[in-house]
This record gives sequence, structure tokens and C-alpha cells, in this order.
Amino acid sequence: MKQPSPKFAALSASDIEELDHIELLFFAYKEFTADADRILEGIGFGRAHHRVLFFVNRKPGLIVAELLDILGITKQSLARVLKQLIEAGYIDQEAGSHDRRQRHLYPTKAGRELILNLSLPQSRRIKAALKQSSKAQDETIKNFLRQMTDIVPDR
Amino acid sequence: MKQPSPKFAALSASDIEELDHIELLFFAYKEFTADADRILEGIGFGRAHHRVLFFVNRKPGLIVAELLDILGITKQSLARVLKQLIEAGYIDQEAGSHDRRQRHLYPTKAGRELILNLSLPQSRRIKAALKQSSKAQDETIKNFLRQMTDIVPDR
DNA sequence: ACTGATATGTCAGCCTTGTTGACTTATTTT
DNA sequence: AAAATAAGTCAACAAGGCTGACATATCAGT
Repeated sequence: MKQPSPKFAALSASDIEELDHIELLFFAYKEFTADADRILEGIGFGRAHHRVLFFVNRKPGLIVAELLDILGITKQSLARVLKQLIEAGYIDQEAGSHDRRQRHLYPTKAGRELILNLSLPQSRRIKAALKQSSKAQDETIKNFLRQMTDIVPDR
Repeated sequence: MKQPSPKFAALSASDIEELDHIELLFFAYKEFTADADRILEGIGFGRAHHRVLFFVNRKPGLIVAELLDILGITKQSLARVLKQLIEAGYIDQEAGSHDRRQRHLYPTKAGRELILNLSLPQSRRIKAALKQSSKAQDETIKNFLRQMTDIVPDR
């Protein structure tokens, strides 16, 4: 017979069993990003540059609108870092052949080298964390992460 | 007979098998934080407030130095958000009984309610992502995340 | 051919949250 | 009594989000 508060329902800690998972995810992601941050700070780039380069490398030739959609940021935010990546010679732009308004983005050789070096410590961390896991367990983990992005937790 | 470049070793994409994992982790964490962000923006707080409240709730009575260590930020950064949380009545401070220089932090009733409401959508997302998993698989996932924070990927 | 929609780029300013450096106060330790 | 420690504070700066407004090029439909 609890009365819910106007803004928030009355809850007790026992309602949530996943606090361990939440905490683990926080620390895991923190260490994960720190790997690349150490390299980035040496070359005057930040995480935003890393993400852009990562996805341009993952899907060479993707257009700006697609990249915006993947990153979930505004074009003004993207412009700032994309411009620097282009000027520094890590990304090339090319007008679309069908639609010449579109800008297709490609990593340069230097861009590919940089993103690989940024990914390497992250890769090593993941590989080590998977070390004791079987192939089936790897699928379990990937499936969990995949599900995490698909779920809509409203209600 | 590749010559490594002075700054970065020469690599090809085939050297990294964990790009899928990296991408999945990025999207999973993005959605995970977005859950709470939607609530936070309604009450004028940000992620920094969330993290502080989360850990104060997880370990009631922890001192400022411990919190700084957990969060991995400077005391000036913490001060800004901690002050707001105290003034808004979500966290209480108490001088230590042994060492009265120390400030022990406790969530208030309102603080406990808020963090539970922030954690709820995240919990639901995780619970749903684990839905098809067995208990053993849950352990696999938690173990993976735990390993992720322990590994030192240098070399 | 004109007109409106679309893709991108840009300027300006704001906010949050991280940083460094310098300094204060209270308290404990030596 | 002096030094070390825990915490708090002020100021300034940087990264990377955001909004709003507007410019340019190109495409698509009538």
C-alpha cells in the first residue's frame, strides 16, 4: 500500500539487482577509453577525434549524415573535429558521384595507421579479458552488448 | 620486412580482431548512459551528479578522498557537483569520529530515491539484455567486465 | 526553368565537466 | 611547535556537447 511520490515512485534498494553490472560497466568503459586517451593526448586530439576516425575507418566512404547518425551529435560538433582531422591529413573528403552534395569520407593512410594504433591497446584489453572465455562465451558477451543497444527500457 | 614508423608501428586491419567488440561497447555504453540522461536533464543535473550519487549510495559513509579515487577526477571537479548535491538535499556530510578532518558522505532519503530512479532504466536495460542468459552466462559477462578493468594493456 | 527541399558548412555563444595552480582552514601526526 | 594531511575554494582554461541563424551547392518536382 505504498503511495508513489509525485515525481518518483517509492523504491528500495532491493528493487534493483543490477547495481553490480552498472558499476562494472562504468569501470570497464573508463579503463577502455583511458587506453586511447593516453595516445590521443600526445598528438593534440581528443576522444571526439577518435570516434570520428574509428567510424570512418569502419565504414570507408560513409557520408556526413550517416556519421552524424552513428555518433548521435550535431553537425556543428562534428564539424569542429572533422575539420581538424581533414586538415591534419587523416581523413579525405570526396563529393558523391550520384549526389554531389554528399561528402564521402575516407581514412588516409595516416588515418588508418592512427586508428589502428588507437585501437591496439583497446583490442589488447578486450582480448585479454576474453582470454579464459570459449568461443561460446565470446558470443554471450557480444550478444549481451548487442542487446544493450537494442533495448528500449521505458516501463 | 616491414619497417615500423618512428611514432607508430606499421599495422594492417587484420591485426585487430576486436573492432566489433570496440564498436559494441561504444554503442552499449551510449545507450546505457542515455537512459539516465533523460531523467537528469529534467532536474538540472548532469552525469557527474549521477556518478557521485551512485557511488555515495553504493558505499554510504565513504570519505571524499575515497570518492575522488573511485571517480578518478580532481577535487575541484568533484566539489562543484558535490556542493550542488548537498545543497539540493540529496547528500549529507558528517565529520569523521576518529579523524574529524574527514567528511563522510551519506545519501539522504531523497538521494536514495533519486539514484534508484536513475538506476531503474539502466537496470531494466541490463536485465532485458541478460534475459536469455543463464546464470553461468551472467557470470561470463560480469567476469569479462571485471577483467576489463583489471588489465594493463601496455605491450 | 523555377522553386522548394536537402546536404553540408559556418559563425557565434552557451553549458557541463574535466584540467592546473595557488591558497586557506581545520585537524592530526611527529 | 612544526609538518603533514583532508578538505574546501577561487580563478582561469580546454574539450566537446548544445542551440540558433544563415550561406552555399545541388537535387527533385511541377
